[in-house]
Amino acid sequence: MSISCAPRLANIRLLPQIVCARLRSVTTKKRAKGAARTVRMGPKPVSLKELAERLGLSPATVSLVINRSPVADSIPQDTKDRILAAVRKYKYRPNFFARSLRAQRSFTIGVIVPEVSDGYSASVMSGVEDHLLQEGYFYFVASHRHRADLIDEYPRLFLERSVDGLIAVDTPWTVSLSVPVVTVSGHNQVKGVTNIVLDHVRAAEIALKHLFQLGHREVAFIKGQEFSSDTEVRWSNIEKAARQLGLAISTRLISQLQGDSPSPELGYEATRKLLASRQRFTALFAFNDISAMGAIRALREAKLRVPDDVSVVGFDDIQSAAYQNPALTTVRQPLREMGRIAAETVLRRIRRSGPDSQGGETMVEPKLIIRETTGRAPNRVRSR
Amino acid sequence: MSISCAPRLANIRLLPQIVCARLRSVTTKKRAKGAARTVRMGPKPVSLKELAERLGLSPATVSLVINRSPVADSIPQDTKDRILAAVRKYKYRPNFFARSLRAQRSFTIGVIVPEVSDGYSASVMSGVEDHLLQEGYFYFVASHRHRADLIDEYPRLFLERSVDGLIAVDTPWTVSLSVPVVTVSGHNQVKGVTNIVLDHVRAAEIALKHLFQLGHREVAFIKGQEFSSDTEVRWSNIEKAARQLGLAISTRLISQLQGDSPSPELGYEATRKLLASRQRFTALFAFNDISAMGAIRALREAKLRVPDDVSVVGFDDIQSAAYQNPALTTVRQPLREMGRIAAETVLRRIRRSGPDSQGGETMVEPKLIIRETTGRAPNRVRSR
DNA sequence: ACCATCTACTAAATCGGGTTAGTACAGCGT
DNA sequence: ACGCTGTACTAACCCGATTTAGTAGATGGT
Repeated sequence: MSISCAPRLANIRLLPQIVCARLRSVTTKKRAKGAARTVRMGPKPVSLKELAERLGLSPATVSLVINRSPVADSIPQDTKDRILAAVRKYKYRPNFFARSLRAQRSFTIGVIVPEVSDGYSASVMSGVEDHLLQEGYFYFVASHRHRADLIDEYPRLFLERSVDGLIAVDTPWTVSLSVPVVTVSGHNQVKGVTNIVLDHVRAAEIALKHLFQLGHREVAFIKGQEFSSDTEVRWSNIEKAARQLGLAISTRLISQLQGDSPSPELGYEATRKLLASRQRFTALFAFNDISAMGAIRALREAKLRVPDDVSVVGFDDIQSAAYQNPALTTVRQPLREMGRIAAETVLRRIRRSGPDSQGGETMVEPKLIIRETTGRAPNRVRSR
Repeated sequence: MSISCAPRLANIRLLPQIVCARLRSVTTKKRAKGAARTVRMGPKPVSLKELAERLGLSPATVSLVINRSPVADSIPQDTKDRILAAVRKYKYRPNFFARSLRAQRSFTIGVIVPEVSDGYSASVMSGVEDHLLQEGYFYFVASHRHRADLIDEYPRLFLERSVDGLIAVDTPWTVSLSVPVVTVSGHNQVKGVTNIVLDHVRAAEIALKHLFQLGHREVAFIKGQEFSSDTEVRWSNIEKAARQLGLAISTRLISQLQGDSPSPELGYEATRKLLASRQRFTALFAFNDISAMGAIRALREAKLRVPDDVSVVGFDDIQSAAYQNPALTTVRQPLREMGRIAAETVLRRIRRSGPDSQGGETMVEPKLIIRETTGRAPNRVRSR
């Protein structure tokens, strides 16, 4: 039991002859348009016992050889070859549950996100998936939609399924579990939890500096909802960066997203409030890209041109940010990379699993993506 | 073995006292900002054997009672209560692998999509997840990114993990498997595969009719890539609908998406080609919303206003379609609903698993969402 | 001739739960 | 006193793979 299972699985994964099992009788027709290649599944997955029987050996021997156990060193190459040949011939694939049951490992990670169909989560998942599948892991996904009960229950359900680790994306995380947990944009210090976070100091800095250098002195802000794990850090760093630049923040120019919809509607509403305050502003720093889109719509309706009258900066750089008209200037979080790092981190922690569960934090750098929604501040003369 | 496992799992899922297992020692502090609730995991999941031992009963008895087996009818209520009480007390949860190993069921579905982070797939997944989790199933996701080898391999990997069924989203599907397969927007007739598809006849009809009624007679088209499972049906139905309306389609006004990027870039390029043909058109029907976005950008660059000079209709109604400026008129596919139907269908087929593997097709209705990118055709006088 | 050492395997236990075919005993009728 | 019917359980096997502790038999050294 001292040898971890991973290398073995890896071995098997790397042996193409073992990997490509199960498909039988591949009748490739000329592949007429829309006509199916007829591929049928063999009705019988061979078990280790059956395989051994056909070979006139015991299951133990076969298992030892297949898994390249050091105990099998004494077995002559001849026999090994016979076994390997049979494996290929009968397309033997070890039963996953039996194996997991024995090894107490599932090679599965649980991923919990606010909502799969949200661009932010989806981008992170994309990175997570990249790395996990490559390493022979699969993952479960569950969307909690900000329901506290689900945020509680899903990790439990995951554990019940014996996931080897857990990744929580943009989800407030407060519990220590018996398996490694990695959060993406989680900001709580919890034992056994590693947080992958953006360098928010820098993020606030580059965004505000950009606006400042364009001459903006009256900047409005949209804060995130209370439940978003990023709201607090982003805001406190904006305040800090503003102070350093000598940029005054008017309390009347601070709005906040209300509600749980993943649509720009919220940003639209928040911006309407800003406009209703009748206090002039020449730039708007939104909580994220989605709300920035809503903001732009509200501004347009108020007959304000973007960026001529008001510059808008988003946050995240989700895919559709670039597709906007005008294309959105935004602070890019390398979401996909963060997902990848999260995946790497869980796997690393799973592998050298031990009491090294200190948790910790990994920081990634933001990047200002200047597109078309920011421009020079308009002349002070013009009034609204 | 005659009784399926599902009701039992359902039972367990419905018993809150059993569901909320594993979390121990919940020390809820006043929940100071950012301070973690200290929740620790119990180090010891109790096994059936241990539980039985504590009760002075055999594992068999306990198992029978917990699973409400008819064999347990003869066991006095008294004993049953004792067992159930112990289950709660020790927070017993059956080991998932052991159970799956025995039952040959995993309560897991494999979902294969072109790319998780793509809005189309994500919306479908959202619906899939809704239903699956509700029914006590989990799902694996894998993105093939249009690589033929992965489209081949992932289903295999899924089967290796003993998924009970498989959902393929916007993925050409040609094989029969030993488990139920449901596709979303798959158009091949394959034995054992159920396709959930949009009523494409109607979709083409409502879109073209809309344009026709607005006075458009010169309509350009962007076809999808070869690899997309929808390209063919959409196009053939457009041709049909055009014929019925008496709308001539100029071959010079047909462009096609090239390449595999999930960005509007492709639509942009396709539209540039359209423009380069120098043939006038007053409306453009894009293959999907993403390409419509790129198209709008290209049109703008060519100094054409949308919708004043050229109307644009997208397809899918992905989330960001509504957020565009101007908001995109598009043919809505009820993607989330399609996902949900797909999930319902796999589960139904899993449950009455038998040789009813006829496959078949379920159709859902499209809906024209008229927003801001379509308007009356400009006067013929104006020339370009 | 005898023990030590290798070689080439295998029996049996284990992971944790589900299931079938019984068993042991009580009570009842005759 | 004998069988019969229930009641209240349990032994033992099963799922499929992994792993430990061995066991036969051959070879070698002295």
